[in-house]
Amino acid sequence: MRIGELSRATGVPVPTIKYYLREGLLPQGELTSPNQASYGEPHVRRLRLIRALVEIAQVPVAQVKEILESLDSDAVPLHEQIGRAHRALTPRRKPTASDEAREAAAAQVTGVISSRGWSVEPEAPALTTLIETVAALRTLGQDNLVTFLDAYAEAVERFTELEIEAVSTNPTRDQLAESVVIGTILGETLISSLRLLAQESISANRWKKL
Amino acid sequence: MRIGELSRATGVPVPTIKYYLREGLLPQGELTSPNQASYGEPHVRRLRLIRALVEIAQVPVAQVKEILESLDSDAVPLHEQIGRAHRALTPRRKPTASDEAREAAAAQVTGVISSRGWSVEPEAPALTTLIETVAALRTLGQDNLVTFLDAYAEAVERFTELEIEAVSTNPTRDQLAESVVIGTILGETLISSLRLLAQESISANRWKKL
DNA sequence: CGTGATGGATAGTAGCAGTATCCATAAACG
DNA sequence: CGTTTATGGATACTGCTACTATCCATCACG
Repeated sequence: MRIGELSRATGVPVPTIKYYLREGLLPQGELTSPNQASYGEPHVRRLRLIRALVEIAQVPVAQVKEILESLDSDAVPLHEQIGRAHRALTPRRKPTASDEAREAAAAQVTGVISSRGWSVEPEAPALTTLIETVAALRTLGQDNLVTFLDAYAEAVERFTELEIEAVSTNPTRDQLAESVVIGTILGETLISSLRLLAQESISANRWKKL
Repeated sequence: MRIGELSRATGVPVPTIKYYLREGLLPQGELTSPNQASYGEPHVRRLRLIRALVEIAQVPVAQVKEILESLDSDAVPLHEQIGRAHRALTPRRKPTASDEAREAAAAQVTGVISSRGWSVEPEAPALTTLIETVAALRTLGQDNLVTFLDAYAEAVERFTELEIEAVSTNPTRDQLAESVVIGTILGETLISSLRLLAQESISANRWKKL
């Protein structure tokens, strides 16, 4: 398969494929002559994965690269794979909230975490995001939303278990790793859109005349 | 309050405030002389809201503008406010999946929606995202994740009800509208980070040695 | 052999979210 | 009152990201 066919098979423009090759997202094809390479089925699958992460989940290209690298080296423990997927989903945040607000939010968040019995390392990127978010909601006068944090956590735990269940059906470690990463990232988009749909239909009934 | 104090009160640099003023995100201050304006408490709150949407929820500035405009005009029905918030959360997507894949995904998705008894208009931005995502998961060989779609929908519905509940405690229509918009958008970040934390702790126990 | 694709390198682009600079005026301080 | 500092408003510039476009010296194919 040459680059043009790869392009036709996936719908990705040739220059874009070249760009991914340059950036190391897509492994080089096998050179049959100094300036002629051939690509195979793995390239097609890899390219589809890249596009799904970039287009559907809006993951930055640089992060996609990191994720793919860790998927390729089976030396990386599963736990670290998940960590990278998480980092891909949680952009670096410079603290927005005031110190007191963050202090208070952190207290509530750690309270919820321990009451749910979760074990979370204090470095987890999602932790700072959650704290910042709670602090922001408070600052914006949306305390009523925050009071339900515990209930949210419970509901969220429920479908997270479902996901882990679904992903665990994979036989090999490599497939498991890939599933975990894809599930973590595309699952985010999946749940987010389900939420919006649920919201639309519940709110439609509730506030028809407002 | 002059612009410097506004900046100190919110931690937002003066040039950035000027930028938001230019872009119409932040209403002009009251001019006390041809080149001197004064800002008030509403500006502080508005600025905090802008920053929360931009920094925490990563909403593009242009969308924030749209949302704020619809919040300001009480002529916009609540339902349309929600629509705008949803559009802020679902970037324009050009179709990625093949026609057959999308067809199949659409069938499953509408199945889930009707089995849950949701009423969703076919134009809903989240609907196309969901369909694309399901199609992508299938194409990537992650059917096991997709088979749980119904169960996900149920779990998601549960906490969406919680959110609607929380938001409904607002007395006035204006406050309700603001809460709905903030809740929709920051709630996304909130749930997303809760999910990642749950994932981390559940998966840590499950795959310790992989 | 001529036409068109290819690999590889380098340069250019569009959009986004600010930053930086200027300037004429106003405010605050000594 | 004079000097330093801040302000409103306009315009220009920057850094980053994700591509696109162009070139050119080969290949491949009919």
